[in-house]
Amino acid sequence: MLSLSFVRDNREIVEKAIREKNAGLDLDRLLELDGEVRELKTRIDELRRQRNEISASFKTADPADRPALGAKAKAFGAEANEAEAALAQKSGELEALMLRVPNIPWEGAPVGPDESFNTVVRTEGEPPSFDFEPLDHVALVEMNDWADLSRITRVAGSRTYALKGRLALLEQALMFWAQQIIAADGFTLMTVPALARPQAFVATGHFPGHEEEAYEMEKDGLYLAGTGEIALTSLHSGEIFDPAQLPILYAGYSPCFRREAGSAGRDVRGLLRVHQFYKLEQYVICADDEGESARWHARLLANAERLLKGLEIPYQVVETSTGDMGLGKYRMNDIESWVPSLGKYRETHSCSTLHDWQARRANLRWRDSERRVRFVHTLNNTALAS
RNA sequence: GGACAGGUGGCCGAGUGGUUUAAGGCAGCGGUCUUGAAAACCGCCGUGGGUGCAAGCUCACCGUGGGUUCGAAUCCCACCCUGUCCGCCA
Repeated sequence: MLSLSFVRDNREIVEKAIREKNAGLDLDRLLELDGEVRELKTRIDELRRQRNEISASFKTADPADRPALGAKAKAFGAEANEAEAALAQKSGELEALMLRVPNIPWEGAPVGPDESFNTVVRTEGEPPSFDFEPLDHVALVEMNDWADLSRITRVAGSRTYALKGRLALLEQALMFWAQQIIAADGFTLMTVPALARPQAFVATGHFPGHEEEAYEMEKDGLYLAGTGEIALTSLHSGEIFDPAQLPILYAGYSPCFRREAGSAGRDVRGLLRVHQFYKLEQYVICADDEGESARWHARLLANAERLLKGLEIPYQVVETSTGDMGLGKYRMNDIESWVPSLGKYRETHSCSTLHDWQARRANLRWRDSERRVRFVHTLNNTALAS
């Protein structure tokens, strides 16, 4: 979310962001509502002031005058409540639009509506060449009995899997290895729930807009998160940090659940696009300084690259286009890892700087050296996903 | 699932209908004193919105959302969360 006053005062910039991010948002309507809401607020304030004034004089008033005073105050109150109902409706509408206002993207991001406009920043490692046709992971897994990919779908449906034996151990080993490396870099390891209230999804920017991608726990009103970012973003909601508390570095480990609605037919076999997996997520809360969050962005990216180099997996770093990066993001660098059987790179990491866009939604603030309250910056990047 | 007790500012804690944004204490900030520090003393110490060039004026906020009332932290209802006990349990 951007600040309303910023939207009001920087119409052209916001319009450009809406265009470049393909957000399809009626900014005229938003600004019109803003005007109406402010007008209503001013009126309500004035009515309440008058009511409060009468109430304050009530006790000292001549008892004979009290019924008349009460009636008068009540009339002001009733009028205020009437306006309040109109305000609730208008500001609800305004809020809904505000939640869809995109962040202003980094000026270095390639401009374009989709991933075909992404650019490769650099390539690391040499894709291996073989004098045979490399098997894909499904073939390898079946050949070695490293997973049950078929029986388990009768239990849990498509895009589910059960790892077996050495592959199950390998998953644990890789995750523990990554946790140790990221923790040694100063990140606090935290195991976080996948379950979260809808508000937590609003805070990250996943809602409104991507409800179809999350599993909903109908009885409890909870959703299953597709990333630890959901829990970590709302963990400190409402807090005002002291400068000494920042930056906050978390390594969140959690199961991740994704419905993969709209992915029909893609990667249906195997372990690539599954409904449940595990992920270690790097997460940063820092002061709202562009230079500082840029440095953390680089650090999160470097950490992910360190892990891939440790695994000797060739990869490329991609600068994500405005249309592909998502509404809330200022900058996003995907890392795509080499898949020998496909002969191409596939996305395995996504490093994002959100500036204060999520912080405003989650109400994450800090007090600067001049005691001014400001929103923080948030960033996240995959460390390792199973 | 049942029963009870609670949720007040960074923290502790008072407040059960009327200048209460909220006593008191702790922590923090500024100052006096001191060679320096401590102690003591004095002062300052919430967030958001509207309006205004500004000083300011004003509205809202005591878990959340409704309600009663001229007036709600205080009374009523629902929900959320915490604690304790019972029941159930992979």
